[in-house]
Amino acid sequence: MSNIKDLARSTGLSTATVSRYLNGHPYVSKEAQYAIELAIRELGYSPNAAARSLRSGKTGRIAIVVLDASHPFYSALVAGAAGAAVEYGYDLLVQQTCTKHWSPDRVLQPVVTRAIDALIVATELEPWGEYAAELERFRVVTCDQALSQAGLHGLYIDHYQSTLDGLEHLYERGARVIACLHDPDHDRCSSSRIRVSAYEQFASRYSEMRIVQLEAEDDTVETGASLLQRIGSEFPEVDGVFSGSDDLAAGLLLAAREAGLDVPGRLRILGFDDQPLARVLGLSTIRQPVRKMGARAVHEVHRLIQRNASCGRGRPNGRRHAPDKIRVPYRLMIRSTT
Amino acid sequence: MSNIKDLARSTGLSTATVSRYLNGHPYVSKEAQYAIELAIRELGYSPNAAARSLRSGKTGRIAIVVLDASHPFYSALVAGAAGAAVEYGYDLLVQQTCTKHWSPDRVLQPVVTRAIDALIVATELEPWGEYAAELERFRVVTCDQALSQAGLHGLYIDHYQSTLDGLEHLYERGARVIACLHDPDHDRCSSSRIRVSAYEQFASRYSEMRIVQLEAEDDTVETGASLLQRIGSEFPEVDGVFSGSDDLAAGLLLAAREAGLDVPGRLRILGFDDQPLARVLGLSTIRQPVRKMGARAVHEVHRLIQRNASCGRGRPNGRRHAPDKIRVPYRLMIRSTT
DNA sequence: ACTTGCTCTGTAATTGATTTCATAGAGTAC
DNA sequence: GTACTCTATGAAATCAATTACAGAGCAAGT
Repeated sequence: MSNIKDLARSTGLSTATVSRYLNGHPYVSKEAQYAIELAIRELGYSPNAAARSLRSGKTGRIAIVVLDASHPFYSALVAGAAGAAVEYGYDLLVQQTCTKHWSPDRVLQPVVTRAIDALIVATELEPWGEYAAELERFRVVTCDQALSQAGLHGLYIDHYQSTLDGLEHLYERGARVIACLHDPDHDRCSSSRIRVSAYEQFASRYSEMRIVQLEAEDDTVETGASLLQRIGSEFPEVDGVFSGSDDLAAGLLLAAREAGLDVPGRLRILGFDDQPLARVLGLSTIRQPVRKMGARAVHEVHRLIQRNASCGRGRPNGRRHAPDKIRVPYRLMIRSTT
Repeated sequence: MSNIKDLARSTGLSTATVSRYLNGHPYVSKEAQYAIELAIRELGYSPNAAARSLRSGKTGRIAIVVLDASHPFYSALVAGAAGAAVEYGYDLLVQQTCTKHWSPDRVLQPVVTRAIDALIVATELEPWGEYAAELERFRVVTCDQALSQAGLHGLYIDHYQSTLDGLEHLYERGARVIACLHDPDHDRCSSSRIRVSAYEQFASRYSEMRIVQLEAEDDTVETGASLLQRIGSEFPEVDGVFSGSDDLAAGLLLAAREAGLDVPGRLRILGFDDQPLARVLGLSTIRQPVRKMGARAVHEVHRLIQRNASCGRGRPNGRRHAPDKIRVPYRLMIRSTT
C-alpha cells in the first residue's frame, strides 16, 4: 500500500500539501489538486486509519455491549445502532457478554486503549458498582434503566411505570393472580430488578391481588411453552401472565391454545416488546421502539463526542455536563389475549 | 492518559525497556520489571491501540457484513462470530447493508484503510462482480454459497443440495404443486438464485411436479401469514410449501391452522433454519447451524491472518493459497407439518 | 518604494509504540 | 589474558499521518 509520502514523491509536492488536499483545506492550487488526484488514482492510495487516529486522537469507532446479539431485543438494538452509525460515519463494534471467554475488562479494553471513541452499554458488567464508576471516565451511554442510575448518560424505557401499567391492565381485565415471568438472566439484566419493585408496589396497592414470580431459564418460545405446564401444576390459581418478553408469552399462548385453554377468559397474557410474532398471534403486549433506541443511542454518543472534542482532549477540564436521562416512550398494545 | 514515555521517565528506564516488558520479551531485569509494574499502577497506564497498530500493521479487529443485524439468521451469525471473536482476541465490527446511507465503498472502507485485519462477508455487495474482485486483495471469508464462487474463501451450507432434499421430501409426502417462497431481498441475497436453479433441476426431474415461485416482501411471520390468502386465491392447487425461512413458514402455518386448513393433509409446509419457533410449532424444517457458522468464519479469518502474518506484510509475495471452500452440514428435521 | 495581506508551499515536530543496532558488564572456556 | 556468550539496556529510526511555523511570490494600497 502506498502512503502519503509516495504521493508527495510522485507529485513533487510535500506531504503537507498532500495532507491539506486530502483534508479539504483551502490554499491548495488547482495544479496541485489535479496532480494529487492523479497520483491517488495511479498509486491506489488510501489513508491509514491507525496513523490518522494516532495523530488526531479520534478513531471514528464506537462499540455497543449487549448480552446476546442473537436475542430479538438486543439484535434490534444493534440493528438500530448499526444503521445510525453509518449515518454518523462511525464503525460499530459489537460486544457480547453471554460468551464463554467474556470479562468486563475485556469489554472495556477498546475504550481504555482508545480503540474506540465511545461506548454504548446495554447490559450489566459485574460487579456493576465498580465498573459503573470506571465508566464515568469515558464517553458512555447506557441503554438500560438500572444501569443509568449511576453518573452515566441513560436512554431507556421506564420499566417501573410500564410494568405497573401492564399489571394494571391485567387487573382491569379481571386477573387476580398474576404470574410474572422473569428474564432469563434475571441477575444480569438489572432492569428486571426494577420490575420486581414494581410488582411489589402493585401488590401493595391492591390487597386482593397476588403476584407469583417465575424464573424462565431462557428467553425463547420453547421455554415459554414449557411454562404452561409448570404454572398449571404449581400455581393452578393463576389467571393472568405478565411476561418480560414476547417470546415467552408467545410460547405460553401457543401452548395454552394447544391445550384448549380459554385465553383470555381463563388466562390473560401480556407480552413485552411487540415483535412481529406478537402481531400474528394477536398477543397483547407493550411496544417499545427498540431499533429507534439503538439509533438514538448512537445519536447521543455522537453528541458526547462532539462535545468534548471542542472542550479539548483528555479529561474534561471544565465542569462535566450533567448526565442526560432520556425516557423512550412505550405503548400498551391491546389485542386478543387480555 | 499516560504513555510509554511517562513510564520511562517515571522509572528512569528507556522506552525500549518498558516496551520490552510490556510485550513479555526476555532480558528485562527483575528490578526493572518491578519498577515498571509500579509505575503502571501509579500512572494508570494503558497502551494506545492506534500507535500499536500503526507500528505493527495489525489491528486485532475484524468485521462482519450482514444484510440486517436484527434478522434471525444474521443475528445468529453475528452472535456466533462475536463469541468466537472474543475467544481469538479480536474486536468485531458489524456492518449492515439494509441501511439507508449504506454503500459498498463504505463497507469496504475499514479494510481499505487498514482499520481491520480481515472481513467476513455474508451478504452481497452490488455489483458483486466488481467488488468480489476488489475483495481478493484482502483477507476475506464469505458466508454464502453464491458469494464464494469467486476466488474468495467460502463457508456455507449447500443451498442447491439442501433445496433439492427439501423438495424431494415434500414430493415423497405427496405434494405435487409446491410454492417456493423467495427471500425478501431476492436480488441481494444471492443464495436464493442458487435455490431457483435447484427448483428448475427438481422440476425437470419429475414431470408431474409444478413449482410456483412467490416473492415475499420481507422475512417475518406476519408476511408469512399474509401469504396463505395469496396462495389460496392465486394458486389454489398448491399442496406443498417450501420456505426459505422459518419465519415465513411459521406465519403461513399459523394462518393455516387458524383457517382450519389440514396441515399436512391438504398442505405440507417445510421451513429453513430450525429456530425455536419451529420447534414449538412442530414445523418441519432444514436445520443449519448458523451460530457455529459465525464462529467458524472467525476461525477461518484467524487462520488467514496467521498465515500471511508469517508470509511478510502487504501483498502475498509467494503464491496465494487456493481459496478454501467449506461446506457446513445441514439436517432435515421432520416434524408434524410434512 | 514600502507595507500589508493573501495564496501557496515546504520543513520539521508530533502522535505512542516497536525494533534495530550498538554497547557494556558479567560470566565462562581455553 | 583473551575470546566468547549471555544478559540487560539505551539511542534513534520507523510506522503514516497532521499541523505549527516559516517563508516565498504576488497584488493592492499608501
